[in-house]
Amino acid sequence: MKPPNHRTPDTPQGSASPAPGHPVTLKNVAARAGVSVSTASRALNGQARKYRISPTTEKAVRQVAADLGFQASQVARSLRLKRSGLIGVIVPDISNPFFASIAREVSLGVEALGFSVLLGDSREETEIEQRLVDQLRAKQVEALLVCPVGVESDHLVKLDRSGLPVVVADRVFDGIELPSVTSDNRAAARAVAEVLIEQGHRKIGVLSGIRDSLPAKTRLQGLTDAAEQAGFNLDSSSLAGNAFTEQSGYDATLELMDRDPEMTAIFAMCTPAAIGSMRALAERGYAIPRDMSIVAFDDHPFADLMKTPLTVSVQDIPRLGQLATAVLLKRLDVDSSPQALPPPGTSADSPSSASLWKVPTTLLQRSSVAVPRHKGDRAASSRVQQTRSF
Amino acid sequence: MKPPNHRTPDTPQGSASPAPGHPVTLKNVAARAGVSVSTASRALNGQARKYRISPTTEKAVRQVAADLGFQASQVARSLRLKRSGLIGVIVPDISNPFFASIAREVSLGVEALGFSVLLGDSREETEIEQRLVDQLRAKQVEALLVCPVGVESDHLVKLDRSGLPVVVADRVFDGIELPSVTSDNRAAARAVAEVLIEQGHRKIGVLSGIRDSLPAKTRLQGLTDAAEQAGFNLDSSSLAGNAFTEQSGYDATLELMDRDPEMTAIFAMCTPAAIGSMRALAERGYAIPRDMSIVAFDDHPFADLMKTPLTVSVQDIPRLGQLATAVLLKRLDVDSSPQALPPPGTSADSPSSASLWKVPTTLLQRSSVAVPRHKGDRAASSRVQQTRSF
DNA sequence: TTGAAAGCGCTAACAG
DNA sequence: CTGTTAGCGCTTTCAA
Repeated sequence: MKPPNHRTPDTPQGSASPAPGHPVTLKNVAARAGVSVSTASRALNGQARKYRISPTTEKAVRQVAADLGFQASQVARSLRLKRSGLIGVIVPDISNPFFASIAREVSLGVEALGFSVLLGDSREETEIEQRLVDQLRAKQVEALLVCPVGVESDHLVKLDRSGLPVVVADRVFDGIELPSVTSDNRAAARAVAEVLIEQGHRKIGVLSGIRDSLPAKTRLQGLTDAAEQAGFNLDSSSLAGNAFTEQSGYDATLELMDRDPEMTAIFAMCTPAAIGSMRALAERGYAIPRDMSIVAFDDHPFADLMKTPLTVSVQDIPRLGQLATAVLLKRLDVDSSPQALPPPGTSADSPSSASLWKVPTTLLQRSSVAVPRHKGDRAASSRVQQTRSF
Repeated sequence: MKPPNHRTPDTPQGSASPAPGHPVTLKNVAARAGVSVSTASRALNGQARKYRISPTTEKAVRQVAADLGFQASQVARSLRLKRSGLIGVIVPDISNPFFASIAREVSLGVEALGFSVLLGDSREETEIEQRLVDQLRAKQVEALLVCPVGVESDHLVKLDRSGLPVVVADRVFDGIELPSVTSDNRAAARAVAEVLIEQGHRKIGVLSGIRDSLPAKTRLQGLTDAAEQAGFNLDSSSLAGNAFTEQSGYDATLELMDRDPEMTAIFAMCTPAAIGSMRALAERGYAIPRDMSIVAFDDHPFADLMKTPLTVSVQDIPRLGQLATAVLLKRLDVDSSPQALPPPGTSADSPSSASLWKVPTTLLQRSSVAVPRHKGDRAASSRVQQTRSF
């Protein structure tokens, strides 16, 4: 019943498919090539020279291997070599482009070296994170990159001490000895806070991410720095929210507006929170930046096409991921080609531990900031799309 | 030099960390518990009943295992059981939220069953996809979910035939026997095209994704359907672009505007292309929807906060991912608890192969469509935020 | 220049 | 109720 002119597509690669459920093993190859498994192994592992295997034999073995579509079982290999070629990556939410990008960089960075990435999604829960760590450990990952939920680090430290290299990114911890990479959140926060302050804002509401997480604390610190430098203090009641989510931003905004009707600006610790905030403001009939100014962190591809393009501090996510990968590989004693790993503590001013890498961020000024409302000045946002790096 | 009041944090979980580089093995546990490895193995694998192991022994073994922080090596286990507990997921770009969400669903769906996800990012290149497939195969994945680059399926089919279950999602292939899950692109395209047509648009430019990919072909088909039903034909010159990217959308838009100045609407096959298009239009001083209407596929969290909220057909991504996971698990003979796997071919009208699952999409009408420009009517977009499912 | 054999850590007959 | 034994597929001494 096949069409008359049907030509069997004779696999040009010459690699035949093994019989289902009967994977071709090194033994098969050896047998078919008429050599021992040891010789076959050596021939295929580029050890021909080392063991002075005759070129003829080597070729023969390689040929047979190709014909049979042989692929050495990495699990058998792992067992023998005690190297799994697996790297674990655990993030709070892989559908968040921030974490996805980090995972991507790791994947791209290690793939060429024969490693593969085992992915874990902790759903922002420390307990799940914990479980995933165990699961991946059992799978014999050789190293772990984790973007922790951010509140608890004991299990990670212990793991690292037990001999499994762990590096953390983004939600790093205070004064911990785990190698960490993060954005320079303090400088970033200070810079973005300054654009608010320069316009005259003093009553600034803060939409906080997870309170106990270092990024949240550090960003708050940066804001405080800026305020102090401008000669005023932040009202402690101007802080609300406790998650890096849209919902949190929405709720916190409403809460803050009720707490202090004088508030003229919002400092959102992440884009989702800023979005939630904008919804809340819209519901209350506030226009941005006329009635309320707002700044945030991070960007997304269409940010400039929004109704109110946000002024933000954007993290260099790929850099973050690449750096984390480099640190990881260095701990595995694999030399990462991209470029030499820079020394930790790129940013000078803070008491950076011996293993904290900080990557600079970029300030993107758009049009979500104007002078405080009581002046009613509509045309206040002067500098648009001006970029400054620091 | 340590602080005077430093108390050693005595690990309350009671699970000691193994000596670095000297992982605790089943043998250790057995020895310490005074039993043989087999007994230890059985006790720890819940086979106590089956082998009638005395509760005392079982408890003892479990206790020792806990004390030592024992974790069975999955690689040894895999070798013996011939089951790796690994599922491969290959996507064109994990930093794209669409694919990230799919990966997420797979990860969440299989994690509870003890499986882990091995991630591969093909960077939209078939060659890399190919290489990743090999790499993951060597790592003994038990099944593969791939969102293919979309142009070539031979290697996947061959792989599946060779006994490794493969399921493809999104960029499925025509008339192929691999289990596939995708959105009902034809119906989706028809619906979104109809909102254009109902407003009177006839000169519709198409921003195509990868031409050879089935989603692109199918969406074009849906548009053609709608046009035919309305009694006109699409000009073949109104198609441009060949990638699911912003750049492609930008270039294609410029190209189309030059080719046909009469064009009044744009049909973008993905959000990035639509965004690129909007940039191009902005550069040429076109206002949306006054001077040009536009519809697209897929949504993103802030879509409604854009300058011009797009009318789109949105895919049910989590559903897509869950369905794919269910299909995967079924092929592994694991019963996926969530819900029974529905029969394939959800959508009735097309000659669906025995293993194609189609999931319905939702039409989201926002304000990027108005009547064609020559009437100059500014207030034409009537129905906003109206939702229709089909 | 090549083979034989041991063993990575675990499970599953097959005995007791 | 428990132990002995034989591998899973591979790498690597050690011997020829």
